[in-house]
Amino acid sequence: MADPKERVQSIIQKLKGSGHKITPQRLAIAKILADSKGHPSVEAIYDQISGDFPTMSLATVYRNILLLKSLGEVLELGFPDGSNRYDGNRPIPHPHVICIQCGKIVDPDLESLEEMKAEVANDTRFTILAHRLDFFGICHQCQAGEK
Amino acid sequence: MADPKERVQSIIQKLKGSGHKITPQRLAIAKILADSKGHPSVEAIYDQISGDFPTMSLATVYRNILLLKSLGEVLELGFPDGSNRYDGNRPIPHPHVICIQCGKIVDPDLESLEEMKAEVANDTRFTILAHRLDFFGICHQCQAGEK
DNA sequence: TTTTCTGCAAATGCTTTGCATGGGA
DNA sequence: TCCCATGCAAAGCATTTGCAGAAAA
Repeated sequence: MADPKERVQSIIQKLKGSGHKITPQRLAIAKILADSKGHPSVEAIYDQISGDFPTMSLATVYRNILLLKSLGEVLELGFPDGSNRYDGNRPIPHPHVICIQCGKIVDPDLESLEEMKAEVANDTRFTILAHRLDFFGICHQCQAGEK
Repeated sequence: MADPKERVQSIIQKLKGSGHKITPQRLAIAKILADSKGHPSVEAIYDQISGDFPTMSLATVYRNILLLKSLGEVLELGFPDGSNRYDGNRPIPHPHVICIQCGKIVDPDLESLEEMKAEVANDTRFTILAHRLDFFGICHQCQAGEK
């Protein structure tokens, strides 16, 4: 996991470099994403910031996530039921393990994905540009007790 | 790829066995899904059937897909932008290769996924129940010409 | 001072749902 | 005949957009 502080700096650089202003709301969003504790949802980000910025709008969260995505500083984990989650700590595609009970999302260590990509490219004659790999299951805590 | 005719039969059996009626609309949807040419979207299914059933409703397509999903006869490939696709030919989770230009979806041959699943389970202490693996890229036709 | 950003509310677009009618078995 | 299924329209929801005022730089 990358150092959250460094990630925030990197994001700020990208923003400035592309002619964007650093507003307090934007910075707050960037900080949460750089940390990406548990891969937050839009709601989670919004709720967390609402304490400091009572007038904060959901639209602002959406707009900034969109911006950071376009700058390649945030990875979107989109789900069809609208429960999207975000990772600004490791913005490059990587596998995720998702607890279908408590919603926790964990990054596993996996090596063999690159060779798999090569195999697929060779097999299908596609030029592979990106990928998405999710495992769904029950985490250890949820198996143990109701918590 | 499974034989579409056998798949239709299998789906019909599941429907009857669970006390559901075989209506013309339902049968038409089942046939298209059993074939799953290019992994159709709801719209694609709807459009294809509209010719034979001018009064066909989108709601009916949605309701039947929901039903077939609950019976385990259809695999849903959900995308956050609402461009969901369906596979009633191979309803068990398997990798997909998606052309981001023309939308084509192909099933590659991949073996190493099972061991990867075991690795993840061991690594994270999750009980893995399902997975989703998509590769995104440009297909051979789209690379060649505009088509 | 200029240009971008924010907040609010209205608009979107896919999917689901309520209800009355219609059609399998 | 008895229910389940369909069609239509309205409702839901996450996300996007238009606009006017606020605030970076």
